[in-house]
Amino acid sequence: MNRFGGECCDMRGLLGFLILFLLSKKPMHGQEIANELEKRRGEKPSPGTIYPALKSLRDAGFLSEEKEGKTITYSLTPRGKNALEIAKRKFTRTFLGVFT
Amino acid sequence: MNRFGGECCDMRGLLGFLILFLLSKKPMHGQEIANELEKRRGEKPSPGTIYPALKSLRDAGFLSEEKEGKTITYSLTPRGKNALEIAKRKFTRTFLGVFT
DNA sequence: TTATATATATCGGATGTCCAATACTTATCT
DNA sequence: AGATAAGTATTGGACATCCGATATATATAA
Repeated sequence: MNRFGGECCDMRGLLGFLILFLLSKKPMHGQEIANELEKRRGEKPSPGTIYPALKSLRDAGFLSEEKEGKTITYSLTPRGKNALEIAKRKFTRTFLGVFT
Repeated sequence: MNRFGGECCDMRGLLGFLILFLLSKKPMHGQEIANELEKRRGEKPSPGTIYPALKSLRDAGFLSEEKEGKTITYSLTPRGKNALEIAKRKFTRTFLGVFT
């Protein structure tokens, strides 16, 4: 079974981009992000997906954390906002015309 | 250097989707597709990227070929058009709001 | 015919994404 | 305190994507 087996095209590689985008609209903690991603993609990312992704984004200086009890709320840093804008431009140019 | 090193987020995984989309607008051969992708993404996919991708899409029944001299012009089959529509819907839902 | 250019094709492997399983932490019960 | 639940975290590895190098086919020029 090749890579276009059933349907076509996973959204692999854009998880970080989506997380930045979601956080730009509203600070959230990990589970909220996972739930929102489930609404959008149809599948809920596993803990082994979401938390390493958040860690990478934080290590890159794109996210700040605020711990409150057992939850950690993530927000975009200025660097994160900037990275999102750059990625958005690239994304828009790449997929120009895909939306009707 | 982690995966969000310089900028953020490659477009990995969406190559097949982009190819289907491009071919839905106009039948093209391999090099034309590669050039169009270069315009959009900024980087031209190498032969080792584009031709295996075309082969996979053809093997999945999404593309038909017409050979003319040294060039092969690809078009979408009905199955390819259908797959593109499905992928488009998923894509739109997933990235809802990214285009302001 | 030989040389050169363009298009297509394939193979091996580096790289990165993502998941399953598991464990740790904190809060809320009873 | 013990049990349960929810959020967070880590590790190991499967898997796919994509590229570099290389090879093959076709066309054109000298």
